Amino acid sequence: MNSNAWTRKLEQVGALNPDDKLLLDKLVTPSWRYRAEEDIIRAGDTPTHVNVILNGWACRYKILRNGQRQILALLLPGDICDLTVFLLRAMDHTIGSLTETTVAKVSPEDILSIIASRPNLTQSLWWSSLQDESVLREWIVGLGRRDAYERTAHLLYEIYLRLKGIGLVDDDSFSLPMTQAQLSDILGLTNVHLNRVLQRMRTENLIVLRGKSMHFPNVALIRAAAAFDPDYLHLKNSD
Amino acid sequence: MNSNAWTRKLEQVGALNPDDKLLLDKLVTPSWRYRAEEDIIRAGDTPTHVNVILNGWACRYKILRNGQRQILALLLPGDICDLTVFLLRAMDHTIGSLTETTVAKVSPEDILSIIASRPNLTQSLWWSSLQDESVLREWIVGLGRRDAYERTAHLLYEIYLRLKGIGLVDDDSFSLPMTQAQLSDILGLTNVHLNRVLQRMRTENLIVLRGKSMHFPNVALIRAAAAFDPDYLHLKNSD
DNA sequence: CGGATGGTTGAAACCGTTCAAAATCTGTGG
DNA sequence: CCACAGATTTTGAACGGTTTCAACCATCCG
Repeated sequence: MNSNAWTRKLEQVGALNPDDKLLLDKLVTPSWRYRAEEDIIRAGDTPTHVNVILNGWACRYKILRNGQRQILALLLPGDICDLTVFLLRAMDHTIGSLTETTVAKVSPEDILSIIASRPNLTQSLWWSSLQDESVLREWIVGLGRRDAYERTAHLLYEIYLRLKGIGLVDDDSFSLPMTQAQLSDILGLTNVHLNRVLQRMRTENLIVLRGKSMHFPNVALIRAAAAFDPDYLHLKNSD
Repeated sequence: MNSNAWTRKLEQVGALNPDDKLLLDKLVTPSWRYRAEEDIIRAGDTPTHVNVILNGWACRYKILRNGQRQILALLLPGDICDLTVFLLRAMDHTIGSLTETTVAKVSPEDILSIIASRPNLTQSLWWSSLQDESVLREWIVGLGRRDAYERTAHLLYEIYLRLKGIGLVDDDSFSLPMTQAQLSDILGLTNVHLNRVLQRMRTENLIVLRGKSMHFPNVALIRAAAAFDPDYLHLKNSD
């Protein structure tokens, strides 16, 4: 774990050569810090950089007229907020931190020069962005066709696998630094109902959730409750 | 309307030069035909080509264990089924026709050679793919936070604008060649409930729907019912 | 200690589903 | 042009998952 999260994320698809790793290390310094629940880019802004999450959790989201929020993507360490945003005139959604967050700002030039001259690294970046889209699609399936219980289990298991991929799961335990209100903004539920779902999962021993720390006492159990098929994450070792 | 749908779609962001248009014309011949409800690429398949819809309506979808279907994207004429699918080992969802459909199959080489040598056309392709993603995100908002009525209005209005962009709307009327069951697979509703929503919209004179033909007697009305903000489509003339 | 934030609980209302049946439409062959 | 079968739309009634609203409890931190 002596590498940065971006490198760890990209190494999931294939080894990077030392040159590429050095380049990534260079690109992630300096880094910016955000407090919890701060906006990183707002809807309407013209993006000038590509953001890469190094530490902490962030998300894309939209706010509706009535004040409700829907989170569109969960951005974990190593996740890149869109390879090609800088092609857009204006953001149509906001990217904001959920917890305290460290972010690298990569210039369009650096991205384009990677694409032009580092096929290996480019492939990894493509993979990462195809995975993002794929997760988006799976969320649609969940919101459209899964009930609150299965949908919640599915999200928790997805988070578990994504964190595992970047080395942040230990003994089937991981830190879940979100409030229930934030989680329910992902799941399209009210925080009240999510609370009841989580409690049911506790009594069924699917999860052990104490404060911000989550543990799966029986991984197969929650996986089954989620009817989880990991294909959509396009991992190598499909857990 | 003497050009192919792909060209018409891409010309929405900026004029294409004659060379580019000729190239697109060349790439869309020959074309493949599919009957309604046929699969074009199945989940698990390794994609070898990029599909471009020329005529008819298609979609991405996933089938759940219990047999329910969720449609993940609506593919209208001019829509390209992922610029970069060929980078994937295996499709994690299926692309299938909804109606009778004509599709062009573009090789990875042709795509890569466009990217390498036609910056103008490449920009348009990027835009098209950013729009796709953006639509995906807006669907998440709808599924997560809009009720059946607003969600349905929103989808109908989106279809209206997307068809308008490729010249398929005439006098606020367009062909809606889907069954209510197919529509409800997009909206995450049962066909029964969607039927009731559509009837409410009829009595409110939001829509005039006879068979497969849809008309908006008062565009502002349905737009308001959808609380529609067209920014996410990244159009030039934001209707 | 006090105030803020996040988590938990209860009861009632509501939106959307479920299941089953009837009505309507579509296309095809006689 | 009619008859018929299959698909699609429509209707009704009961059920249930999720929301709503309001209150209460726990925890954290200055």
